[in-house]
Amino acid sequence: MTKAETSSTKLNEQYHHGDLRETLLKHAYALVKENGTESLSMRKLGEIIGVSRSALYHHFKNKSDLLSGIAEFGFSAWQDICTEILANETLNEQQRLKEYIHSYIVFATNNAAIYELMFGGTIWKNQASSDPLKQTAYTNFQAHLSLVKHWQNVGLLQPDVDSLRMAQVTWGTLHGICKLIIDGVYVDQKNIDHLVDTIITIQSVKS
Amino acid sequence: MTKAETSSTKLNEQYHHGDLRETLLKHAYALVKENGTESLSMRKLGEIIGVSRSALYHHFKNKSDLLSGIAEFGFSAWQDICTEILANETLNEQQRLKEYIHSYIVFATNNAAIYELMFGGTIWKNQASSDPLKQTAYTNFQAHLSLVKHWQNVGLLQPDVDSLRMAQVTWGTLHGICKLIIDGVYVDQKNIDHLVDTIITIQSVKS
DNA sequence: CATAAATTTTGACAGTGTCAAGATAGTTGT
DNA sequence: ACAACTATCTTGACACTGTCAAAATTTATG
Repeated sequence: MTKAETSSTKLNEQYHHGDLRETLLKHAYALVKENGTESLSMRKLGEIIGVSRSALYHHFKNKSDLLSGIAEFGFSAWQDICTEILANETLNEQQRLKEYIHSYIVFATNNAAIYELMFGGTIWKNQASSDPLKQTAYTNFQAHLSLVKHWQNVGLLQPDVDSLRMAQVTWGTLHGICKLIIDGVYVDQKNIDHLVDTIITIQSVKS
Repeated sequence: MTKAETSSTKLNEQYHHGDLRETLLKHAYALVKENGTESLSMRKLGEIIGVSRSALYHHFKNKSDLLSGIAEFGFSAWQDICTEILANETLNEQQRLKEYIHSYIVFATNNAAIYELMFGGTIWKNQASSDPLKQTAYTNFQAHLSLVKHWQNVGLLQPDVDSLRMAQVTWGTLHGICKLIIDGVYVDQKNIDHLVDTIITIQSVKS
């Protein structure tokens, strides 16, 4: 993001912007990441880019639609991290499990506002964000489910538990801890390493 | 301060309402519970009760302050459920653990908007809601921690895990699953019973 | 080149939270 | 009982917000 963004910060004097949709998404993503979803307003976003307030509505049905776009960005960012972990041949299965959990929490807490968008009611309750986002998210969950099955097979996670339920509970654990950290409830970000160890101790097969 | 109150909860035509603060809280709580936090507006709330928009600001510093009040209501409601479970002598420890988990999820999903207020960033990030609410919440967490310790002692939960971390992870699990259900992500409310069993299977001591 | 389509702008509407200044009621001191 | 004071409530106003309709402008298409 330290690129020649200064050029896009400048107002574009042309009537037709060219790739307004992409520009909007990029700026909106950055703004949300830095200042939170609350601080994002359609009007201000248009102003920053140098375009009228209601020009946005030709590229996004409404604000919720824009937020969905941001969330999709977030999903693909997480997916990239995920595939990198899985492709890392220097890790054994135990290390990979630990890395997975650790990376999830770090990603969520370092991109708090984006993460809130990805899994918050703002988008999921609104059926406006129906098809593409939910599809992406579902694929994401399927990947998690596959991993759970795999770790059950290799003996890291308890095999005598229905994989779907186990996937829901393990995801829920990660999700809950992340939300508690993000919202500042009970849990401090400093203890991530301890928390990762505790999660693994609790959920792993005892030997 | 305690005036002769009109017995009717109907709109009071007097200039001085009498117990406006309490009335506001009650109505606000009901409105949030039924229609969600989003739908609550200071102006509309005043209108419903039959009082001017800015009369509210003599009883609540701002909207966030009002929401904090609602959240506190929620905490005490949960605490009531909690003490009832603990006082129930007909349950053995295993049943009590199961009942605790089950009640938590049911409470959260049946009072989704209130629950979101209790543990959402809306209140916790805003230092405006500093003292009384966070105190209540902290007491709540201490109670959970005590329970965890107890169940570790009686052999239901793994004793070889630091109690504080275990409390954070178990609470995180409950919190995360509730949030996923509430926001409609991956998890369906119909499977609560299965989920409770799965949670217990995963987190309990294997025999 | 004319006509259609895509894109952007201005104007407007109905909301929102919040505050300052004034109005009204209840309380207290003498 | 009367004045002074305080708590409470109302009206007016400000600066925001999301969103739409109608008009203006540029690009694409026949």
